[in-house]
Amino acid sequence: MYTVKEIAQKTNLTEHTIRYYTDKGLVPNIQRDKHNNRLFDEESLNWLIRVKYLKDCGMSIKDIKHFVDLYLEGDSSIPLRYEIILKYKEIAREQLEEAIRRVEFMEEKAKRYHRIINQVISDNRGAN
Amino acid sequence: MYTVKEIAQKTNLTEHTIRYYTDKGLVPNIQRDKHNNRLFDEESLNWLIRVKYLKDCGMSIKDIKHFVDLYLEGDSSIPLRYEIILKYKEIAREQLEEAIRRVEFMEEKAKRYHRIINQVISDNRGAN
DNA sequence: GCCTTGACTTCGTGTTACTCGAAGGCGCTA
DNA sequence: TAGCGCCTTCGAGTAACACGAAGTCAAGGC
Repeated sequence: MYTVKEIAQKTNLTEHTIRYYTDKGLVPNIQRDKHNNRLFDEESLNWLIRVKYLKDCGMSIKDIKHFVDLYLEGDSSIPLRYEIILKYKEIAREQLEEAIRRVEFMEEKAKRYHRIINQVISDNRGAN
Repeated sequence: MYTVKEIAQKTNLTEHTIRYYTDKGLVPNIQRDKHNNRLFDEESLNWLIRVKYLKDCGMSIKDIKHFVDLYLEGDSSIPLRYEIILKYKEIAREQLEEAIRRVEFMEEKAKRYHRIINQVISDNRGAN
């Protein structure tokens, strides 16, 4: 069983965010110890990781909560959950392409600046 | 010269967001017509695209504004701009890897649900 | 036995980056 | 000249945290 702090390190989320997510009901069946401290088992940790993936695809907290509720309804909600995942799979793909373009843009920019800086240095060398 | 609406279509930003960005000074030398309507030339459009790339790397509006101000200072700020771009190039790379993991996760999930749904259908077929 | 430390708790306000809608100006057309 | 469409500004609302205050509890040191 892990504490909030340990989970923060494992998931790269802040402690604040983890408390926020658990309070919003995004991690089902979260346990508490006798001092009311949140305790995470492997399953809770996995849920948090899933929540992070969904959130990073742009799913709102509300919609993630809805997805979790569907899960808690049991297997009968699988077709609906499948539809949702298909939709976000497409979004994830688009994000991937955007991410590639972003890296290309940054590398292009970096190269350009690098060239200019080197040009200035070699000009100065010529002047000496 | 383009209007806000045309630019919104070209950049996939909302008109609200474009007005917000221009008001924050993220697009230098933005023109206005005689009715005070914003007018974008190719250069302004390119700036908006650059702003979008920087923002999507997680740069805050404030820091983008700072970057634009550095640009307006002229070539002397290029070394500093180079440093900034190098930093965000790394961030863009990390985002790319995250995006790949996200797509993998979604495809994994989708496959899993798909299998379960098909299993149920073939079970039902067997029962008939 | 008390006190400090440290990790947790709740609660409530602050921040960022939009997002929305109201209210109004301008020019074109019927 | 009335209405429509497209723009404007401005101010309030929202989502998702981010942060700090104030309090609880158990362990360890003196």
